[in-house]
Amino acid sequence: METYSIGDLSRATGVKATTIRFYEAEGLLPTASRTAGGHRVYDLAHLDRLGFIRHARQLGFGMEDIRELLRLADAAPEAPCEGADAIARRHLAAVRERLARLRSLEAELERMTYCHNGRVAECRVIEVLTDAAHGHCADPTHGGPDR
Amino acid sequence: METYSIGDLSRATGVKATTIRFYEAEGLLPTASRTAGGHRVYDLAHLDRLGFIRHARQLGFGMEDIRELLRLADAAPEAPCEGADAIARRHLAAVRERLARLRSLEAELERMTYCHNGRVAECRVIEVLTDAAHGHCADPTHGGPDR
DNA sequence: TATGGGACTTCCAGTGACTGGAGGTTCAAG
DNA sequence: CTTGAACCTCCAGTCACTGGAAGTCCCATA
Repeated sequence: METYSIGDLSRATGVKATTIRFYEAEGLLPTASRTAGGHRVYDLAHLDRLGFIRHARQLGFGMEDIRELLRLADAAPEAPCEGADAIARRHLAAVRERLARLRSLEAELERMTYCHNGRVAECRVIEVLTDAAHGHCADPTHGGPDR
Repeated sequence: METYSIGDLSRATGVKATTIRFYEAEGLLPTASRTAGGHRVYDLAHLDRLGFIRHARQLGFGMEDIRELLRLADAAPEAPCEGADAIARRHLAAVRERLARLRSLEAELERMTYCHNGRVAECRVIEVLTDAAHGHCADPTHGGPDR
């Protein structure tokens, strides 16, 4: 059976070796077997699972969600998959919320960057920020937790 | 002159007392004077500055950017404000990048949540994630650093 | 078989922007 | 004067890694 070092796995998936070790410590990847000297040894199953994790992360799922998705993926194929669906829907809703906030941020930032080569006295950027102290901000949409 | 406790400031701005202390420790807010017993005492200038910081945070500026914006806001009114403009433009560009990534995430999440009440064997969510291990993901847009 | 150097190991601290808790002190109303 | 809410400091935890230090292993070449 073909085996891989942590470096092979890293090059194959684009996930750094430190991050792979981190995933193992967090229980997302099963513990690898070791050489006599203590180096980690992986196989195809690890490669697939790491790909799964990487893609889920790219889609913005948190580690708790990924843990759950992995549990579901490992479950019997006839098991119902409402769980996975629910996680994805919940995440989609969160993404849409962030989109809405970001769009409103974009609009306000566009408005404030009309200041060109002015002086601080007439700077829109400083002005908008300063006036906020007195509650002149029209759009409260971007008030939630960001990023 | 009217003075405020940290609680007054917190209620007035919606910023938690712990966060206000944190801003002081980070140098965003000037150190408050104290009562004989050691409680912080604020004035209007603090209130304004905290409003400035809060709004900048809501707009997604990082603390380093805010430090710079505060420096600029405190500068002589005749000083040029290219700096503030540059920060805002840079941030706008970052926001637009995040928007693009989020839109592509939204699209892929939409595609994968078509799975309703199926079984794991035919679950789109699990499937999409699993296949990613073999590189079948069409859209690489959401590969960058997210959130 | 020896050696050199790149890949690997563990452990720990740092990131950003807070948040929460423990354990103790101060303030202001009654 | 008493009570209890608000305040104080210090420290650890959050999330998903990342980087460094100090040491060990593996393997290709000589």
